[in-house]
Amino acid sequence: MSTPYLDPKTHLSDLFGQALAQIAPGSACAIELERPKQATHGDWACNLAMQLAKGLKRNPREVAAELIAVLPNSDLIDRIEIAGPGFINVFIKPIAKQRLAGHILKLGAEYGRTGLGRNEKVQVEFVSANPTGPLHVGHGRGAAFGASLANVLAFAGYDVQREYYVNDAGRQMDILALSTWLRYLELCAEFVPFPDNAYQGGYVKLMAEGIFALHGERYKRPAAELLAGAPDRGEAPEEHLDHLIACAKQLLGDDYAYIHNYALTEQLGDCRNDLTEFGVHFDNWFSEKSLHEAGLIDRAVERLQQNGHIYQQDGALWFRSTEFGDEKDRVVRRENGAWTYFAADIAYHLNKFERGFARVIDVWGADHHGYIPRVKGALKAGGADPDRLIVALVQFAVLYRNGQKASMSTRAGEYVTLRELRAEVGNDAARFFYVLRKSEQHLDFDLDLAKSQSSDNPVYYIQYAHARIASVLNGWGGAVADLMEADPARLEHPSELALLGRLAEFPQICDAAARELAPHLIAYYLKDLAADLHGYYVSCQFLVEDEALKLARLALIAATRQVLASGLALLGVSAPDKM
RNA sequence: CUGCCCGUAGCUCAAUUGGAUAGAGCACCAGCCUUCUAAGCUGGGGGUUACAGGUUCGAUCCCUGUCGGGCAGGCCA
Repeated sequence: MSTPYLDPKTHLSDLFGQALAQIAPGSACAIELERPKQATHGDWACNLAMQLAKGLKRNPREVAAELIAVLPNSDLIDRIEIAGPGFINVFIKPIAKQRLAGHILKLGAEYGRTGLGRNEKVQVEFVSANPTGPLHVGHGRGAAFGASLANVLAFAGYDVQREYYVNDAGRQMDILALSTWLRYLELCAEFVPFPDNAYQGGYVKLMAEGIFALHGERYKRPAAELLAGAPDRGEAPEEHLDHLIACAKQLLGDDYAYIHNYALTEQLGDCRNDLTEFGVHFDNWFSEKSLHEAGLIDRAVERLQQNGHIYQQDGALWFRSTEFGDEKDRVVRRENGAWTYFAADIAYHLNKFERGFARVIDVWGADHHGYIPRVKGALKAGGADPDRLIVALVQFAVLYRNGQKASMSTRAGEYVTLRELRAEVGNDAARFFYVLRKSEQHLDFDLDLAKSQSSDNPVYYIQYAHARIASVLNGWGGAVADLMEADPARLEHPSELALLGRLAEFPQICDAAARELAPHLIAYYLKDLAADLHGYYVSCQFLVEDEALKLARLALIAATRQVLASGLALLGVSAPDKM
C-alpha cells in the first residue's frame, strides 16, 4: 500500500511530517499536498511553510528552505524548489512515473482503490419513489446519482448497502388502488365519474384490464353505493376522494387488499424492471408497511415520548421539533389516530441506525430540503447521532429538445418517463449526462446532444478512446499480461508523460469523489483522460518496429484502457471494444 | 414575509473545498488523414468569478449586505 511509486502522496506526506517534527515540534499543522495545475510547479506542491510562517513569525520562504534541509532522502524525489510566496514544489523522478503503467496492469481493476472507507458500513438510500406510476426523468437523476455514488463508495472501501424505501402504505397507494378499481368497474359497466385527482395514466387502465381478465366481475360493486353521500367532486375534491377510498374499503372488505396489492406489485415490478434495465440495482427494498405491521412506529414514538419530546394538542400527537432547529412542531399522529408519513420516517431512520450503519446517506429531491431539520431532530430526540445522517440533495433535471424545454408538467401523462428517455438517448448517455453535473446544481439535459453520435457527445468521446485502444491491442494480437514487463524507461514523449501523470491522479479522484459524494468528478476525470489518450494516439504510433518501444507503448495504452473501463464502470456506462 | 440552494467566457458547466497565470466542451476563425478507428488532433480570440465591503501571506471558495434566479414553508408524500 505504501509503495512510494504507487502512492507518492502518502509517501511525501510522511517525509514532510518528519521534517515538520524537527522544525516545529508538537505542531498540529496538517500536511497538505496538492497536484499543481502547471507542470513548471512540479508534480506535488506543499504549503506547509506558509502555514507555519504565521505562528513562527518568519518569512515563509525561509521556513521552506529549512524544511527542505531536514527533509529525509527519498529515491522518489528528483529535485525540490521553493516558489511563489513559499510553496515547496516537489519534482518526481521520471522513472517513478514511468513505472506506473506496469503497476496498473498488475493491479487491474483494483487500481484506484484507496481503502478510504476502512470497510465501514454505509447505506445509500435512493430513488424511493412512490410506486404509483412510472418513474420519470426526475427519478432518473436520483437513480443515476445514487447508483454511481454507491459504486464510488464501494470502490473506496466502504461496505455499501443500496436501499429503496417503498412507500407501500398511506394515502397515495390508496388513491392508486381506488383508481385501478374505478377503471375496473368501468369494464364491469359500473360507471363512477373518474376524479381529476385520481391517477389518470394509461397504466391504471391496463392494471384494471389485468384484474378483469383474471377474475371477471368478482370485484364488481354497485356504483350507486359508492357515490351515496359523497362530498361534491368539484367543491371538495380531496374529501370526495377520501370518501371513495373509505367506501371502496368497506364495499370490498378483504378484497380491497387484493386490489391494493395487485396495483402495488405491478407498479413496483415495473419500477424494478425499469431500474434494472438502467443498470441500477438495490440490495434491499424496505417496506413502509412493514414498519406499521411490526409496531416499529409505536416504538419509535414511544422512545421520543420517554425522552420528553412528544406532546398532545388538538387531539393529535406532536413532536417538538422546534427544539432541534425546525421552524415548527410536527404532527406524528393525526386526530383520526393515523400515523403521519413523518412518523413512519422517524421509525425508518431510527431503524437504519439500529441496523448498524456507521453512516446513512439519503438521496432526496431538492424540493424536500425543508424536511431535513425535522428528521435530524427526530434522530437526536431518539438518541441517535444526527451527523451520521447525510442528506444529498439532487436538483431537478430539465429536458431540452431542439433548444426548447420539454414539457415537464406533473399532470398525468404529460411528463417524460425514464423509460422514454432511455429509449431515446440510450442507457449509457442517460447515465453519463445525469452525473455530469454536481448533484446540487440544476441540470439542463440536452436530448439532442445526448443522442448525437458525434464528438460533441462526451459519452462517445470517452467510449471512443476505449474502443481505439481495444482496436490497437487487437491488431497487435499479443497477451496484455506480457506487457507488465515492458521497459518503462522507453516512455519519454511529452504526450506519454502527460498520460502517465493523468493515470496517477485516478486514485485521488476516486478518493475525492467518495469523500465529497461527488461522482461527477469521475466523469470529468474520464473526459480529461480520454483527451490525453486521443492526443497520444495522434502524436505517436504504437505498433512500431522497435519491439521494446512498442511493448512500452502498448503497456501504457493497456493501462489507460483499464482506468477508462474502471471509471466508466463506476458510472454504470459500458466500455465498448468497437464503435 | 421567512428559511435553504444557486449566480464563473456568447451558451452549458469545472476548478483538487483557502493556493500560484480561473479551466473544458459547444459556438466562431485557421490548419492536420496514403500510416494502429477523423466519433480524433493542433493553434487562435473570448473573464472586474452578479455587485459592494470584510477576514489574511493569498478569496470563485469563508463572513455581512444588496440585486437576480430556483425550491420549500400541510394533521400531503
